[in-house]
Amino acid sequence: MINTVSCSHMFSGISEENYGKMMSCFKSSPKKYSAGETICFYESKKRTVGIIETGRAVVVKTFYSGSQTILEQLSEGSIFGEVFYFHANTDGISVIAASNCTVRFIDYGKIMKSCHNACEHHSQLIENLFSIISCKAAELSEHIDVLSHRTIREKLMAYFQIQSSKNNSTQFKLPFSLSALADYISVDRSAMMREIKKLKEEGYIDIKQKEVTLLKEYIQ
Amino acid sequence: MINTVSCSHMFSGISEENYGKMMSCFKSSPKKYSAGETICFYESKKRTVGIIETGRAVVVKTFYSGSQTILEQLSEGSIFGEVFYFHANTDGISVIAASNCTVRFIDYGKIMKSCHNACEHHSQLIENLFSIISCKAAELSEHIDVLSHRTIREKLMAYFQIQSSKNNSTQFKLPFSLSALADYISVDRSAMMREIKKLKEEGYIDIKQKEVTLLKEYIQ
DNA sequence: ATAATTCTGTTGCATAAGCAACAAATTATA
DNA sequence: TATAATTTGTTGCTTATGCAACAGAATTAT
Repeated sequence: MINTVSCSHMFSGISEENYGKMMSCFKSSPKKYSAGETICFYESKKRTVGIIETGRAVVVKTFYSGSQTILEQLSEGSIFGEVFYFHANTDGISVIAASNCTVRFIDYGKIMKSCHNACEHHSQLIENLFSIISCKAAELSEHIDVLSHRTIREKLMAYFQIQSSKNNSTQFKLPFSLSALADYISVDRSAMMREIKKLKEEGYIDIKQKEVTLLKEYIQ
Repeated sequence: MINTVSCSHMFSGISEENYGKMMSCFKSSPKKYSAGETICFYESKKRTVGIIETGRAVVVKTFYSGSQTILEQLSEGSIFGEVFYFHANTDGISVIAASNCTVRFIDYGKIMKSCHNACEHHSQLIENLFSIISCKAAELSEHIDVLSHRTIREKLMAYFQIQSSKNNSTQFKLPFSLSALADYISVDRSAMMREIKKLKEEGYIDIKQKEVTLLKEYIQ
């Protein structure tokens, strides 16, 4: 399941000039990685924040079996690090460069402590970090709202209603494939397809490709 | 479902003297409420943090039907506010005094901005806030881990395994009733009871009252 | 353009899980 | 202590859902 940090940018509201100042204050210099290279492994105690300055990368979980899942897709401006990953065990999680990229690492403690050089931007940075974490938490909360319904039908409708209200419209586009949706709502894909078919037949929804339309009020 | 802010204290590491200094810096004075009184209603845009200095309170969701659920139990040192509640809609959520209590309100923005008087404690405060939010997010994440299993059996075992590893023991005490557990893992209580019985019979677990023991490795 | 891979759509079958309804045990409250 | 309220334990019935297995569409890679 992909869990993007889409909500806000860590350095929004901070000029490029001040960004540079802060980086020298944080004593952080960019590092280069070529496509396919491992940027880092997650360790539970580590307290650094990574920032993708250029290029793309992925956060990957590798299972004992050797199979892998992409947990997150990172692009320019994305941040990563164990502090943003709230699971207890970070075993087998690593960040891999998807293209040639430059990455900065900042000590988490340094972000928390105020610095004298750029204090006014610093508080902006902290506010941004809060909104990123809060946003992640909101996404988790939303996911729970969907998962805590008992039936596939209810999970689907809960998900659709959230998307609809986010879009301020009864019509919206699914952000991922139907297979991924089944994964997100944690149900068997074929059973989900069956339920979608029923919902269509009963006139609750219309769905072609990834375009969904809610047709009538669903009373749970 | 009760969602306690148990992880860390907002003012841990800050002396009582400095706490007072900060409060005057925040221009926050304590307000008194008597048992049963409504302390506040949640509004999505509001950006204040509440702190229970003395007494107890509850965060309650009131449905259109008039029925209520306790979302959180607050005691001395607990904090509350819409910034710690990650759901989209805050409709019908209010904080009610469970006993006579004194409460402080702090503007969220003031916490973010650094102040000159007590800067060194301020960064401690911010770090504490981060750990509170991260901890909440971790709880949500844990909940998703449980809910994303397909069967009642798998959900139960996932939950038990988390509790076991938190306790560093195959034996642990459930933090809530079996009914509440059914609620937490979002399944029918009677079906859950049936599954617990089976798990007992098959020798996976032992459970009397709220004491659970994991007896053999469960291979999911 | 062709091959390979992933995604979509469908079905039969077995059973897990929801629902309702009840009694007994436990805990809370007056 | 008596009474109320909640929690636990159980069962029959029905059906929703997981699983396996398949074929065709749509992507993506070569």
